[in-house]
Amino acid sequence: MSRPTMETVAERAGVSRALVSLVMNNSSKVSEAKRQAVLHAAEQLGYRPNLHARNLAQARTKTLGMIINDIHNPFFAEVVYGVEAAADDCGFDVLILNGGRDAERERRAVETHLQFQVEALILVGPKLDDDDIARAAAVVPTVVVASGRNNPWADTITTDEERGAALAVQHLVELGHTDIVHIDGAANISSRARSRGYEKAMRSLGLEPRTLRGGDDEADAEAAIVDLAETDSMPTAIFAFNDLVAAGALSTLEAAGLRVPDDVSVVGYDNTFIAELNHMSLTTVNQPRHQMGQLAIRTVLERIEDDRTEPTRIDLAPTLSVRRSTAPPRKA
Amino acid sequence: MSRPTMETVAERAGVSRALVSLVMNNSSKVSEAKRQAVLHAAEQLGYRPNLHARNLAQARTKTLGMIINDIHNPFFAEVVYGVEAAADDCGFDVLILNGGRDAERERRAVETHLQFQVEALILVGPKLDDDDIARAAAVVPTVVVASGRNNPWADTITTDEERGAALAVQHLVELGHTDIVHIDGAANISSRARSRGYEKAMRSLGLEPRTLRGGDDEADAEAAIVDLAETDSMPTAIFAFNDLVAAGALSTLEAAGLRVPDDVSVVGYDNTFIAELNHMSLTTVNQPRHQMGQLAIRTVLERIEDDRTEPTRIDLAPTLSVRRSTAPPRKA
DNA sequence: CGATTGCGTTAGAGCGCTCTAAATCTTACG
DNA sequence: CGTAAGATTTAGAGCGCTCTAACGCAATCG
Repeated sequence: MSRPTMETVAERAGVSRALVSLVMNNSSKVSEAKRQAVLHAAEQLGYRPNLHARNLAQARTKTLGMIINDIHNPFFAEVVYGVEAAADDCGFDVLILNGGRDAERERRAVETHLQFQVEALILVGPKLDDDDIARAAAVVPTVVVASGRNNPWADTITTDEERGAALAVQHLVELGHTDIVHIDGAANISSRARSRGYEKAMRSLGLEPRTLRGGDDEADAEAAIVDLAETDSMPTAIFAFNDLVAAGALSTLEAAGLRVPDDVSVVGYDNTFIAELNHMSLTTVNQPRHQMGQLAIRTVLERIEDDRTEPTRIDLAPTLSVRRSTAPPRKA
Repeated sequence: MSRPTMETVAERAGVSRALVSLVMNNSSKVSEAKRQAVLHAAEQLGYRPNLHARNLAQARTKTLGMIINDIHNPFFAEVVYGVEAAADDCGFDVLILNGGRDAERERRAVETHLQFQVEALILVGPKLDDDDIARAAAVVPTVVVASGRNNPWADTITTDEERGAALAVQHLVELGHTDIVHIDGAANISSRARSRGYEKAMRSLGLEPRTLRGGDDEADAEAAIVDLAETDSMPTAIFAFNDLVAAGALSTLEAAGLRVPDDVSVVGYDNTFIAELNHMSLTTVNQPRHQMGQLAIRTVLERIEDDRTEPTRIDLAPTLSVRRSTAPPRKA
């Protein structure tokens, strides 16, 4: 029942184990006759190389470990696709572990990856703190994607979230809005930068910022909106921490009898596919997720193959996807 | 630079390599003194066991391989959580590979997993054909989750999709609808069962089924709805292949000046989080995804540990999540 | 007090593969 | 025909770990 090994194949093909190894790694210095014999024997036996044995012998694994914040969140999927496309191109396998929005789980995932001797770690939106990341980065090249951190030990791929927020404000102001409220992301890691960007942009345009506490979830928007309605201080536009909060805003506004975008304009952040849904059609800030994934691979590869040692910081420019949730304010 | 091995730890702690091994597997027959010495040495050196070496020596990996159809699709995320929760409980690692909606990629993913010597394969909504699955199942216990297949070699965890469709029809009929159209999933794997369920349920209630070609995407709904509008044969209710198609229906109906649920009721399938969004609030058929994930683990475990050999078929009951996209038909 | 038991410890083989160095076989040339 | 050069092939060590069998030692017992 036990699986065939190189030894088995070698016997069957009437050659040495070493020759089988050469064939498996398609070395050029094998005669065509033997190569065929080996391939044929392997085929017949259903031989499959044992990666553990290979990795052990080679002392390298050609494997990268990726940990994503939350497999639920469609924002990360696109990053994964970018990573996979780039990794395929250079013959690396990518093992994915799910962080599940939980720092402790992520810590275990890092441990698992390290025990698997991955050659680099790609952390997508990690919950880990700087110490955890530094510890990992001390063992293996580590790149952090889409997380505001500025850890000196790891490489980072981010977008300029302050600028993203500014884009949103600018768009609304160009439409004619002056009364723009921001619902923030509470303790969420990117919240600070986005709020700061919003506030700076408002002030630089001579407008007064108003920031309300939100969260990262649809429900989190509700309280904020209800508050605005009750205090009779409804603005003409709302800039939400992310698309889900924006979606929450949409429903709550509707429930309060307000129309979007006629009465209130709404802008989200992340350009997840819910923003794209026709029924939502949310104007939102877009991050080049696919590209971020590709850059993550390129970055760790520079460490692995060209042994770069100084950290890389890549900060990409966000863009605005304008849809139907924004319009000029109603003339008063 | 190279990482410390057991040998290194053993020297440092003044014991044999074997003893270190015992400590690492926290065997009970090690004196407290030595255990401390070893742990201390390991700590100091930053020792981390090499899984490849261990797997090779043990001839087992305590690792499961999971392949998900598409990491984009939030439907699968919940299954993943179920799998992970159950796997954690019994000390298995789960390696995730992304199929990317592409049979060829999935085939490569299977190969990668097998080379990693995973002890079982969990295929979530696979694109692979029966032969591929049979080939994999011949090598390692394999369970297929959420895919209509009936492969005699693999275990399967499904929900009764005919019944799910019937639930939708029944709900609409109870509300008073008689003119109910189905927009199907075209070539999609589950499409057949859902359509069949719809048609059977309609007929058994004395109603005439009308099925239109759809797809698995928002855009795919549009053509069907436009067609209904143009031929002036708009029904009072629509049962869509999945939530995305339902979302597409929502937008297109709205664009045509029809209100949901006042003019037309809409039912989706899958209960993804977009159905939950307040702004969508889609009545939809729910599959117990988390439970499906857990059962997948239980099933393969029976093969691994209790070496069961006859295939298991688990077919769960779907339920209906009623929200605000359905209502009694307008009185004519 | 010698034999027995049992606990804690260790030597050493072996898991399946790669890789270096050396062996073998061809071919070609003086 | 001998031999050097080149092309193939192979022996064998070693990757880091586990596991079996055996060992040393102290406590126990008749």
